[in-house]
Amino acid sequence: MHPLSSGGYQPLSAGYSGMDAASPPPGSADQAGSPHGDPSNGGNDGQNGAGGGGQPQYTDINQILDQILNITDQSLDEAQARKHTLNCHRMKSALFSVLCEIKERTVLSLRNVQDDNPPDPQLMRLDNMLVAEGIMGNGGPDKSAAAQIPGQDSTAIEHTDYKNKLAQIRQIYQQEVEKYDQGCNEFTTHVMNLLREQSRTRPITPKEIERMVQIINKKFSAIQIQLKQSTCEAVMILRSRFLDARRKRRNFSKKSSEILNEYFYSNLANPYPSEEVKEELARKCGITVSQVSNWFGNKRIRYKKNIVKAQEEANMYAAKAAAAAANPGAGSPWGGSPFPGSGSGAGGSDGGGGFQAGF
DNA sequence: GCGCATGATTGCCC
DNA sequence: GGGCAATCATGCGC
Repeated sequence: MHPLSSGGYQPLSAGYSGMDAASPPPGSADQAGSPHGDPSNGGNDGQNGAGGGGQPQYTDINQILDQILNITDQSLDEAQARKHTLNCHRMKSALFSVLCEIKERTVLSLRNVQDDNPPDPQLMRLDNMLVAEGIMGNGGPDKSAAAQIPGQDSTAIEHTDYKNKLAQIRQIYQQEVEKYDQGCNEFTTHVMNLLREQSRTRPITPKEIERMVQIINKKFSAIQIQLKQSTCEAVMILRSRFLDARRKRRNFSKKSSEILNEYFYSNLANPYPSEEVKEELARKCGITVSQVSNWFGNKRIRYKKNIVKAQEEANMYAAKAAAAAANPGAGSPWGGSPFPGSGSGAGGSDGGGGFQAGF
């Protein structure tokens, strides 16, 4: 038994009579003898007796609801015909609005009430990364990290290779996004059309259709997150392959090594360049301050470990510094120590510095 | 291919 | 946070 036929919604049918074009008007002479008045037709008796002096006003409602409920039991043609009849029925809009109202009050309306979804932080992170890598957004490959390969000595071949691979990832991502958008739009349109069609016979409001579209979008957004995650992973792998400094270690140029060594041996008593000096050295050598720090760290340890060889090297640089001092303007720049906070000047191989005294 | 040189990383200490 | 020591990973000459 459908809910309305149980008399639970009596106000709906109060005052209505004559359910279809064939039904006789209320109060007509035929009413008492019409099929709608048949006591065997459930729901009429007992429910209607109180109103209108026993007029069978509820029978038509019950009948139309039964028709709706049983419509699926019929053949397609019959169902279509019945649907058309129901659609044209003058009570259709009233019945529709009442059913919508009931539906709104039930749990169906409570689903997905959180309409205003806050932006997903995970999605935001992925978006940020993809934008930074030039995969997403307006930034072309030139704006991507490909232009930020650390180290001045990265070869042009590697650079191009990296850019090409990144461009491939970008292309695949965009193709997939296009497919995703297309699929999402097609599916949404399909569901919307289906719901609009069904709303002719089912209590489906435009608001509900809109809600359904939101649900679909939410489901598709999960797929989009997966796609973005996979793309981010691909970019990370690419970066680790091409940009991992350890993998792509390059010896500093001879000139850079000389600049660093000259400073080191010129300040052997205190081979701890200040931050300013490190910056200056980095600039002169075309490397980063971190690389300068690494270099000095390694140099100090290896100097201590191999003092004999280090002394030879120290002597060589001391001679260089001496020559530079004799011929100003053509030698070691550290003889005059233009660096603020630099050490003792031309320390050379004297070995008397605080650094050497430590071992 | 091997061994050494060398730049980078890691863990620890101060 | 900077420095040290050990270690890793790669470059390079032989």
